[in-house]
Amino acid sequence: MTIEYAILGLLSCRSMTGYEIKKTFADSVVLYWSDNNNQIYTTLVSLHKGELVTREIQYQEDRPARKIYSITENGSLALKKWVLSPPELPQLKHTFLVQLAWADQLATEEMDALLCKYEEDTHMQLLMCQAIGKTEKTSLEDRKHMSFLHSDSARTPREAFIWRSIQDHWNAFYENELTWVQKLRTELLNNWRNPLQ
Amino acid sequence: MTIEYAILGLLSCRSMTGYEIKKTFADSVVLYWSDNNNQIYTTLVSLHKGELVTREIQYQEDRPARKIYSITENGSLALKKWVLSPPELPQLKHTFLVQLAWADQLATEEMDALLCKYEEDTHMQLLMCQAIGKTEKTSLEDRKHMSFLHSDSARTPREAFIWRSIQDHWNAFYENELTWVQKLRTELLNNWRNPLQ
DNA sequence: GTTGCCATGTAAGGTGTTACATGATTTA
DNA sequence: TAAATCATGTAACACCTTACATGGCAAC
Repeated sequence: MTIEYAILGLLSCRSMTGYEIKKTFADSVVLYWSDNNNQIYTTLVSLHKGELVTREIQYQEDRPARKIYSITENGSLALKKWVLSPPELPQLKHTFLVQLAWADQLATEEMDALLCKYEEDTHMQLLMCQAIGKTEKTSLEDRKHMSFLHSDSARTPREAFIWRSIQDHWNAFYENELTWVQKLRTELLNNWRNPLQ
Repeated sequence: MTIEYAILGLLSCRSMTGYEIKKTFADSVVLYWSDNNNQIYTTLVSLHKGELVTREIQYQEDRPARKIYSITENGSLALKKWVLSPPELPQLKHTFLVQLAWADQLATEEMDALLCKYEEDTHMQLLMCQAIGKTEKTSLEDRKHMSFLHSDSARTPREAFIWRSIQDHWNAFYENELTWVQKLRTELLNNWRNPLQ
């Protein structure tokens, strides 16, 4: 369970409610899990049971109570232990490549239409990624949620450096996708423009 | 369910037993699912129920019977329909990046040890990937299983081109990881060699 | 007046992994 | 003697996603 540690990490920066954590995940390209990830609520309950976090309930008028979670000493230790555990290789689930693998039954024009759509989507994603990286020195108000893992809000210069590197990684990943698909498209159209050759 | 279509795709090349499909997945970097993926047996049953594949049972002495699956016309149509469906963006589950995000509590030397391990693992993966790409013109006997999605065994020159592109993509992906981690290591050691600066 | 924000959660389903079970034959 | 290969499968678990439910307030 990785999301467990992602949450612990966020809480190691500051205390947050479940809703805030959810927002942070949803807004973050880096820590992205799912648009509507309610798994975090159950995870918070189990973290609380395991005494890795404490919770303070803040009652409000006309709104549901906010439950503010904070990391405990046990939680910090568990996080540190996990951070030191041997790294896993990244898992890339690239459905589109599998689709492409069986695409020879299509006309070159049909294939290119798919590739074109993929290029657009990837380009959008890259722009979003770059936009987040460039938000330095903008009004702090504008980025309440995405302040996390943004190098401006890092606690030490070394942490800022790490977070920038992670940001770079995601940029490089999408740039890589983009150049790959662009090269593929030009080669495909150059060599197989007429269907069935 | 993607594995459904990955299986249909394999069967569109030639009839295979569950065991052969499993082997192909395990040996393939491109279609990799899991070392011990028994999900395929249940998937084959459901494909059979849906009449997308037929099965022929071949009894043997001293061994369990082989069940040879073949794609049906319905299966081919379903595959083609899926191939034409709008592409999904790749999903990268990069646990190590999350780990790194909270690694500022470590000494620079500890961080570098993690990065070094990651670099080695990535390098190994890249070498494996490149080895598969370079097996052209080797004896066909040596690569019974991995013959799939290898450009030599493609059915048309355009398919060979597609499969080569997919191979290129995976090479580029791991190369990208490698250069990223190498750059990160040198910068880290240059700027933060002494713990806590 | 409908969308979006705040704020929590439950329940069901989808998908993938791991462990286990069987059992003969070949290879190191 | 231990392991790997052939060949199938079940069961349990882990993890993630989707849909649903609540309900008032603010903004467009």
